Amino acid sequence: MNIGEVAKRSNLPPKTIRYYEEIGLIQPLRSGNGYRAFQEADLHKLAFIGRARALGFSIEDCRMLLHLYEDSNRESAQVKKMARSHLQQIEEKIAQLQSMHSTLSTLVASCHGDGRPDCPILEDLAEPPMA
Amino acid sequence: MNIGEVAKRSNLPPKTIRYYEEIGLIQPLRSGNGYRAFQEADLHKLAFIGRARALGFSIEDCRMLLHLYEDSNRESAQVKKMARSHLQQIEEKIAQLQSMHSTLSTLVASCHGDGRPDCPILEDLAEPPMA
DNA sequence: GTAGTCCTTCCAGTAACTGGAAGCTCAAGG
DNA sequence: CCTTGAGCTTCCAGTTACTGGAAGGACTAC
Repeated sequence: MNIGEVAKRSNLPPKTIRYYEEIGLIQPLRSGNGYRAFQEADLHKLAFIGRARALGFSIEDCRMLLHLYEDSNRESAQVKKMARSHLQQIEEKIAQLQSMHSTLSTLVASCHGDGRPDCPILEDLAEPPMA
Repeated sequence: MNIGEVAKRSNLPPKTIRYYEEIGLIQPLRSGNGYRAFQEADLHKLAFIGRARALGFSIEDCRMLLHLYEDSNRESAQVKKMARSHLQQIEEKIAQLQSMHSTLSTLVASCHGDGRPDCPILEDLAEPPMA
């Protein structure tokens, strides 16, 4: 398989796949013409990475998860620990975004948004009322 | 005011303040010794930026907001439009994170997390069941 | 043979800082 | 006057995970 086909099948851009090789996540063989020659196993790995990335795992987490996946002596506790820690980060991020959302939507609601210059949003940024 | 005091009062690290100068968000004067000599106005700007950043606005958004703030001919509609667009991005981000959270917490719940190698999390990453 | 597509590598840029090194300035103490 | 320590300066490099683009080789079809 050439990179184009792998890209289609894994739903990852060729650039990203080359990047993943560069950082050592995959090691595809090479054909005589210098093209990368992907095996099914490479595709499988890439799909794995793609799904882990879609769940928000960092590249280094993906590397670890891949190692664990390939290690038949792994303990599922290791995986679960990673997942839980990641889950917690997601929760923190959500909380932070929700807090921003709450403040900002209040401000947006209070701004008439017409041709006049006075604007509660800017006023709040300039000096927020002490809550 | 030297940078240290401004840092304390604005609650921004000195490094960040220097960076903001480098990208042209502020233009503090200099004392004879080469130290940055901040005015109250600089501090005010930095606090403004800090609050906008805390609401998740990008640096370029902050630059624009600062311009609008200083432009007495601004139309509040411009500000509101920026805020609304940013709000929408926040909503998208939250939705994405919640989707991740949902999938991941299901997986975490299904993993016994002990010393044995079998792990539904890895299995799902390897090949997710067609929903 | 040539047009067009696919592949290669390499370099640079993105966002918003952050860490660290080398070196100057300043205030206080002896 | 000298030293010590904190605070300031600049500059360079690194972070995350790609992405864009240039220059050029390979392959396919006509």
